[in-house]
Amino acid sequence: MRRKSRTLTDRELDVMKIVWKLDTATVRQVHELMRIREPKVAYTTVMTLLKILEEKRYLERTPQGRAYVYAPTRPRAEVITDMVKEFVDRVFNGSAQPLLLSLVKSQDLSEEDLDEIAQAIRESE
Amino acid sequence: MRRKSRTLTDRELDVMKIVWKLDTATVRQVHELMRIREPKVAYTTVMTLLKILEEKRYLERTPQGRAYVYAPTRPRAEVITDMVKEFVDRVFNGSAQPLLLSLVKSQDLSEEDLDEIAQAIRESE
DNA sequence: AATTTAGTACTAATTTATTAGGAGTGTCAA
DNA sequence: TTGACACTCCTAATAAATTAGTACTAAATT
Repeated sequence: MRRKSRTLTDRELDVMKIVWKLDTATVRQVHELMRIREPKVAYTTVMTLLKILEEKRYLERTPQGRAYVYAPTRPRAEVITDMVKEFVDRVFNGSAQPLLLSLVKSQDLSEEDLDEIAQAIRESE
Repeated sequence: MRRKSRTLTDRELDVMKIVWKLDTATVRQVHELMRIREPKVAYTTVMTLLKILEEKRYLERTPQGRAYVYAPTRPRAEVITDMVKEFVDRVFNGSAQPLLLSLVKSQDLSEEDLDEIAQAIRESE
């Protein structure tokens, strides 16, 4: 059997990105923003995703007026850090260093970007 | 409907790691190495995975003796680079810089690792 | 030669992920 | 007040991912 994903699936991440941006959001708000990129997505699909995210404890909801308002339970940066960690574990067997080297070498980074990273390194040491 | 993953799934990656390590491999060889970590995995499961990887053109096979020998069609580094790129696209909307910063800050890197990255940055500039 | 061993092809069951429909309820404006 | 609308809950269909069984064949061993 397949084990359930502990982190966010592709689709769940799409939704979370929108909620993080809005801070708190109703189904309608998420649906409307999502329709900008995917005009065909159904309202109930978004609803289902929000419900799953609530079950997974990424969101919590409170009744407000006639709708529920969903809010993230954890800050974006923290969840993303977890996702990076899982990716590093899975693909690089836990060592981040090869990934870093690969990124510095293969991705096109501006001089400012590189400076900023160099700065972060100095601060870590 | 769900769209088929263009890159490697978790399980496929497990298999590819073994084949890359062995250079070329039979079903049996992969099965045996895989059983070290997961004693319960069935021979036919490994077989199915290798077949899928052949269909996805990550492996090609040639008859050798009474078995098939599977070989990677693309070098490990190249495939991993694609996976990193896809991850960056998906999670960071395509910009590698936030990922790099997050890695430098959150993962425990040794001083040597950081030096090496700083060196790579100097070479890029 | 007969039996055990190892391999392949075909098939399939289960779980997760993704998407959405339908029934029912309450609200608000014309 | 009644129809349009928005929302919730429950249900379900489809596809992909994961795992493995069955049947058959060929080779090797006794």
